[in-house]
Amino acid sequence: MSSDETPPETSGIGSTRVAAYLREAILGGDLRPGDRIRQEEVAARLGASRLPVREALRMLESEGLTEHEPHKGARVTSLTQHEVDVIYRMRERLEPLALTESLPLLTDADHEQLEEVQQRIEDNTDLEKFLDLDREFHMLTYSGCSIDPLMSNVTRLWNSTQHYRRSFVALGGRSRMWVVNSEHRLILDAVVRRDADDGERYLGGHIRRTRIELGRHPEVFP
Amino acid sequence: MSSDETPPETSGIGSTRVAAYLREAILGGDLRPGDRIRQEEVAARLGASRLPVREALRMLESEGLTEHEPHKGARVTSLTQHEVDVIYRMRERLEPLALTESLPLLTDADHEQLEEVQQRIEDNTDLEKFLDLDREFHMLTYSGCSIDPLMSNVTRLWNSTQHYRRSFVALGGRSRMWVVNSEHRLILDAVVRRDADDGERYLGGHIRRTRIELGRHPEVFP
DNA sequence: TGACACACGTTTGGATCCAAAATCTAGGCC
DNA sequence: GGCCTAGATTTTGGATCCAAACGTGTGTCA
Repeated sequence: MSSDETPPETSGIGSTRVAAYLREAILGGDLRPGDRIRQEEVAARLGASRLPVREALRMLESEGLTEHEPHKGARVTSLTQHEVDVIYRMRERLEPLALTESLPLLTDADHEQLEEVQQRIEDNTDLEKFLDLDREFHMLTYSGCSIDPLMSNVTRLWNSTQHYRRSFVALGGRSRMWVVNSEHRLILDAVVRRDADDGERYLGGHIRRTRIELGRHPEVFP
Repeated sequence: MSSDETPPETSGIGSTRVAAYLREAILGGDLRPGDRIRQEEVAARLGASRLPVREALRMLESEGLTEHEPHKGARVTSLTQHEVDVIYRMRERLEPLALTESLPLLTDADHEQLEEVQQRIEDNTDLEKFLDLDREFHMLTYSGCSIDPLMSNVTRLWNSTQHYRRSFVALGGRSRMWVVNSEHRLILDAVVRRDADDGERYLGGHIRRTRIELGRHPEVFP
């Protein structure tokens, strides 16, 4: 008979969907560095089996969001202050390269969209929204760069430091937001002028300053 | 005793072992860029089921050795000439950072080992052996750097370009090997003197020169 | 009372079976 | 004769079941 105890198949839950769910949870701050991720728990919550969860955890690992130890399970990536410092130094060197690769290929439409995102950043007051918009701004400036190894590297660096960036912005307050906006405006101007040298200069300075300010707040680290 | 016939399950065939096998095959040149990797084929060859193979492929993906497309399977990472060029530019920026992090922590024993490896490079005549020794030399200079996100990035960059490096060395011949050795000697000297500035200078130049020479050989790319 | 050892529960790793998607092949139609 | 379509085969994705490893808690012995 109908024997439909279990619905057809929901068209496959998909490890991609599980990965998206966990990625959102980690980047959104629901899962914090060092938190253990139990396969069965996630599987039950999403109504899937453990197998796509395992696949998803591997994907997240390659995105720098989780760490995996044999027979001990997966945890959200946790970093020391020194590690975050080095990651910012990596960003200082890599992202200007991505910008230089991207610059010549950005269209006028991209420039307009960048202008609009930056305006939204300046009008914004919400912390979580700032993290999203800031990421969107920078990624947009790199969107002309089609070199996958470079872009996935950059994404990894952003991913693994997202939590510390949130903590930092949360306590740093909006007092020095004008500095961020000035830097963004200078980067944006260099982008519109397609001036790679200036772009690298201001972008590098932007990341470097953030690294140094972050270094003054050891309290956000374990 | 001597009950080590073999069978004691070896504690499971292990996705780690499968990954090691495939890694060796790719870095050794048995699998070439663009080659498709069929799960069942590998599973059969190693006497395991397909599941650890799937896990292994995810690991390799996070190491930059394979690419994965849903429902289409895994392939050995294949790069265009421009992508390899950018990866070398990434190396020019990242590896000097790794060297600077590593330098202060290297011991006298490390210095002796470096000297010995470099001597083996100069005595060596075999192509495949050179690839291994060259990698060993550079990785040794970075071995004091314990920052995982940085070191796994560097490893990824080496992994994904290994095949093109082999092709390049194969046709470039040993005519300009003296340049490599001079650069290595200068890097080694800077390491022993613990001079990070000079180390970054010569290492950056070493990678840059290789990138430019590689750019003169479009025939190694598809 | 403290420390070591053993056993149990929990969690991850692996094997087999089944479903869905993609590729390949063959046949028909234009 | 070439191209498009439809079915068959191949290959990947997912679910369930079973085995192995880690962590913990308790019990016993010095």
